Amino acid sequence: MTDAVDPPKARRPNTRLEEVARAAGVSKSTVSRVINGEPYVSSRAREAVHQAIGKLGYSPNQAARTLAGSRANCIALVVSEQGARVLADPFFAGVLRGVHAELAGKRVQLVLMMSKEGDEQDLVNYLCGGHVDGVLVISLHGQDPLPRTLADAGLPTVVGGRPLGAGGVPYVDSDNFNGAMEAARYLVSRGRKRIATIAGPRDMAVGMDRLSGWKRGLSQARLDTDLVAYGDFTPESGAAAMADLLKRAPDLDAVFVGADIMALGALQTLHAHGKKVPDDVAVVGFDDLMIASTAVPPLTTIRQDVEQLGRTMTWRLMAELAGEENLPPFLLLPTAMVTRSSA
Amino acid sequence: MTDAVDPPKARRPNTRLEEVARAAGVSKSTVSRVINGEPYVSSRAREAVHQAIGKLGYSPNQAARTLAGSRANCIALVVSEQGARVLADPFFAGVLRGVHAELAGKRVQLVLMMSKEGDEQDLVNYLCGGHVDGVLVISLHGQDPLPRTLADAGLPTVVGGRPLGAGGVPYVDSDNFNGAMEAARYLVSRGRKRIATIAGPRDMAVGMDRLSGWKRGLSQARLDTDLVAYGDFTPESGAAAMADLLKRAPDLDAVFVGADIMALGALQTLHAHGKKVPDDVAVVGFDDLMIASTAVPPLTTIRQDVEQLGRTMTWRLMAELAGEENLPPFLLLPTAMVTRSSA
DNA sequence: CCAAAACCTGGGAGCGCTCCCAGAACGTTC
DNA sequence: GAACGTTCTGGGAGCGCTCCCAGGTTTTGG
Repeated sequence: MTDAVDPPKARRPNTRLEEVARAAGVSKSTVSRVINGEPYVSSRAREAVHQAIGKLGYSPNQAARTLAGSRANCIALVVSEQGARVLADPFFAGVLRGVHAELAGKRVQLVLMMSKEGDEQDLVNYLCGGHVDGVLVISLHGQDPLPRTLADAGLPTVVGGRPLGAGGVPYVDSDNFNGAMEAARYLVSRGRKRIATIAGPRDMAVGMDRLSGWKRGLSQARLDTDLVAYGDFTPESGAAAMADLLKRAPDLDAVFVGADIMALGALQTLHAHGKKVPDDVAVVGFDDLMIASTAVPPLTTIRQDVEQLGRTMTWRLMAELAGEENLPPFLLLPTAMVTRSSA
Repeated sequence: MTDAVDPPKARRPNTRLEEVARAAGVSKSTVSRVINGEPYVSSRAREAVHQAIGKLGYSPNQAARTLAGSRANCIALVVSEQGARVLADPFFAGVLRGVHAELAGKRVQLVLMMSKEGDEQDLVNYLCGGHVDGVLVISLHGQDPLPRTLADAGLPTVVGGRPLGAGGVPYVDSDNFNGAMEAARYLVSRGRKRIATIAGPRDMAVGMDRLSGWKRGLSQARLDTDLVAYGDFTPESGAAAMADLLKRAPDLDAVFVGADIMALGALQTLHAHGKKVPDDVAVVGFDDLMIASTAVPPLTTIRQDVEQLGRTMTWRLMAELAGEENLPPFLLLPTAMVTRSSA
């Protein structure tokens, strides 16, 4: 004795491909072909399907596509949380904007993941679990093995910022070396003789590359490269490093700070020590954050295009996913000097 | 005449639930129950499954879960791109961090979407297409109908920042009104008499709420509330607004700027006009960005906890998804005055 | 001591799509 | 006009999971 018709199963939230097929008077297969832009579909059928899709407001179910097909139509952006904090917000937001801009129009979703302490294995499991087609990694600290692990697992991976411990994994970075060298040369050209630097942390390539560039710029001019202090990409660390430098060399007349955010702190310290910028001490930063132009005095700096970095990483990854061959193993984006009044 | 066995179908990237079941000596159903933390599983079976999962490095296929089950285990964070630019990076990055922190441990993915001009329909289709369980929306401008549309479609939605055109959609916001009022009262208590304000854009609630709070604070002290200028959350607009105010009231002795980022510009203008801060003109900002403390002079400001905003939005959404009843329709987060030297 | 309730377990039908295969409707060529 | 492409089309078998159902095993209670 069965009851009458059963309404409980009334869960039909969305249009399905089959309904589109019926509305267009074709088969599921044909609709699928149209959606995926495959050839071998008559223009008549194609037209009918497009009409039906429009009328029904159909949006294909990603989960089903992923399950049935082989790709997830989805890439991950992985940020080491610690790194996100250290490298400061604007960097991250800029990259994100670039990634998104490059993804526009492509039917690819972006999922965001932050690696947490102790969570690494879960992260790797998830990423390698076929849930994403590729991975973008940024804010690497030290010898983080993540990119290597992912690449070894056969997952297309692109790193933002030269990774220290992941030889062979493709990366995109700003040309920190040449940017820093340009800054150093500029200071030399303005007649500065005793030029210091505040570098980023020793376990990040971005810090080391800018330091190397500064060294090269100075040594080409036969100047000493002994005035090096280190910070961690915070204003406070910049202030402390500046104080240290001033103590070691009260006669310094210029400083290249490897990040605008630290330059802000350095500027405060100089001010507190009664040093006029740029008359007594010239200051050049790096990054060209929005705040560089509103610093007092407005900061001369090396601009890096962070949004472009995000775009380029994404382009590189998508190209690899599209099966392109002979892609460059790494890409360096040019920097540009922005002259304001601090140097 | 068929060929011998066919190896072409050799795509077996990951462990499947069934293999775990076999390894643990139980059925698929039981493994599924363990994974989903359901009751009615013997501890012996549970143990065996956990062991098998650990040994095989199994990670469930999200696509399949989504397809078979009813939820996507995934929420979207939608940012209006224009808004992201205007409200400036730190806001966005902070919210994101909060969202992520709150999601930690929950098996929920975050997909990021930026609404682009003309893309709205696609966005709505996608979001309502069952690909996500809920939506977080931030950076709303004007009367954006998006939250209303989503909510009407039955999709759980939480807005960050009071939405102007979406009555009834739950939201979380900093208590801009009271924060601004506190700023105004503080200036009054310091003996300032001619107090101006630089407000945010008229089509954003955050701008209007801070303006209202400032007005209330002044009118309670029976002071004039006529010195209002508007900016758009950029340093340049802050500088221009300050210049305008100075022209209209050369005797003004205090200004409440509705965003630190604009305060930076205002500070520049005041400096250029030879006004000493805080002696001639006291300045109070809003937000307490990292740069507030490195401004010259360091900025007195109203702190809002942006990360907490992200956390709270996420908590509210997850609570709704968990079926909790009688949730508050909106939540206001307290602000705090941070006294530095600009006022 | 036996019925009812509370626990556990496995089987199997889909979820909505893609992709393979077989075949129809056309030419085109010898 | 038979034999062959080439273009188009539909049918249907899964993808890996969840969830319902049916049944088995224990515990409880009168």
